[in-house]
Amino acid sequence: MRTAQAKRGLSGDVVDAALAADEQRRSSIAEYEQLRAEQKQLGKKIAMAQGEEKQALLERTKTLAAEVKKAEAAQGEADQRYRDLVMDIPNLAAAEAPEGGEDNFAVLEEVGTPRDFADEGFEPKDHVELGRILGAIDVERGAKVSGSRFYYLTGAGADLELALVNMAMDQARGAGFTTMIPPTLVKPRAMEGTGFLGQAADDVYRIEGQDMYLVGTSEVPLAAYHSDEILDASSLPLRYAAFSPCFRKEAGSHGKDTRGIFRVHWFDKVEMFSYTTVEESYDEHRRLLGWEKEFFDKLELAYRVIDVAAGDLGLSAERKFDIEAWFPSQGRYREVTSASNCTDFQARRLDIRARFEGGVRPVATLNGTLVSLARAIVAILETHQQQDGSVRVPEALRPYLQGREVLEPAAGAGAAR
RNA sequence: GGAGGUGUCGCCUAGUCCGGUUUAUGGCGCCCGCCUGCUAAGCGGGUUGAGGGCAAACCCCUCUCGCGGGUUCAAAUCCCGCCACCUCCGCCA
Repeated sequence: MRTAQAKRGLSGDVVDAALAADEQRRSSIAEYEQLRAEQKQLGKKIAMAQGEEKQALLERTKTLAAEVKKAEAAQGEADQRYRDLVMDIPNLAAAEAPEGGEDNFAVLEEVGTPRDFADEGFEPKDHVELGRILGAIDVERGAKVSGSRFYYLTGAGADLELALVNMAMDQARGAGFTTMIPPTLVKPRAMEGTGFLGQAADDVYRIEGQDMYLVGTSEVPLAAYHSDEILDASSLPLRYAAFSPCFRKEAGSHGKDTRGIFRVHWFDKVEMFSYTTVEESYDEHRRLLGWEKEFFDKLELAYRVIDVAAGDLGLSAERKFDIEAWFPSQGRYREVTSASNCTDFQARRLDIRARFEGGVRPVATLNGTLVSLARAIVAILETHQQQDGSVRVPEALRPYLQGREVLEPAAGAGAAR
């Protein structure tokens, strides 16, 4: 266990401390339970006793009550100490995950070829420019109303998002997912249980004076959906596909990706979420990746799949596959989806179990982006643009865009400033 | 936001005023058995859940009456705080 944790840069001391705390917690619970049993038995005798005998028993049990109270407090403290320590321990990285940090990912495959604009004899525009020409994205007014990293999707832009959402939901529904629209304001338990209040807390919006959080992904309400429940094992896997807004402070990314809507404080997303067994989770992880690839294939985008390195997994994932699409304006692959296998990490924190033949055990949870709207829109506009600034609509998307084959420049576009 | 009401075992429900004899009552459902050409009905028994101890079975312990505190030798029951739901009012999309 310690070496596996070392792989993702965690010191063994943390684990040792938690183990010691667990030991202490167990012994204080045992002590409390023993005292409590004694107290209960005395209580029964008192109920039936009379006169002098009763008085004698009452004398004895008074001191016992004080001991019980003390043991109860000690047990509560030991339990809290253990919980505090354990909540900071990340999931074990998968043995297969590449070693190292952010740059040490392994490329699993490349699909499609990045479009070569030099061959076609024109310089590609970036999505900000295209968004202006099409009347699809208004970042100026987004900044005016809400600040930097906010935007309006207008006309073709709004239509494009709704089309992508509907296409994603149709695909998910067809694959057997239950469609969902979850709450995006949640209590601390949901946030902590999914692992977003640890190192990631800086990136989370908290509601002032309310003890509530805006979620950065619907993974949070989807994981917490079955919290404190015991599921029927025969109902697994449970698959949900949710459409929701996502809110991120982007606290650590000042100056990065400041142009356009590539990195924003708010975007919408369709997220897949699975509950299954730990044993099945590895195959399910591949299936989630498969559904993501299917979606981006339909959008006719060039992308690659990476196996994220152990040091870059975050708190809850044991392994993570990202899809990175090619962005012509940046000349490189950038993340558009992420599929994580959290094994039983979140399930233990949120107390999500299932009843199996051998007993009740935590389940495994997995999440994967089907489509993150802002980035998908950027990739589509930039990849399928034509010299005049119009954008070809991928065939699979046309039925969701009123049959449009091309998004045409809007009359008077660009004047809106 | 204001007023009132409710929250007990899978579901329904008794118990709460007046704390202990409640291992939380009864019904439905479910499970096992009997009876029976078959089914139903009838009869008998079982059935809150979770955690822990044990190699395992039996068994034992703790926790569990919305949640958290308090009072008490002892809390479903008394006190305080909170949450959810229902009804009405206010406000609002």
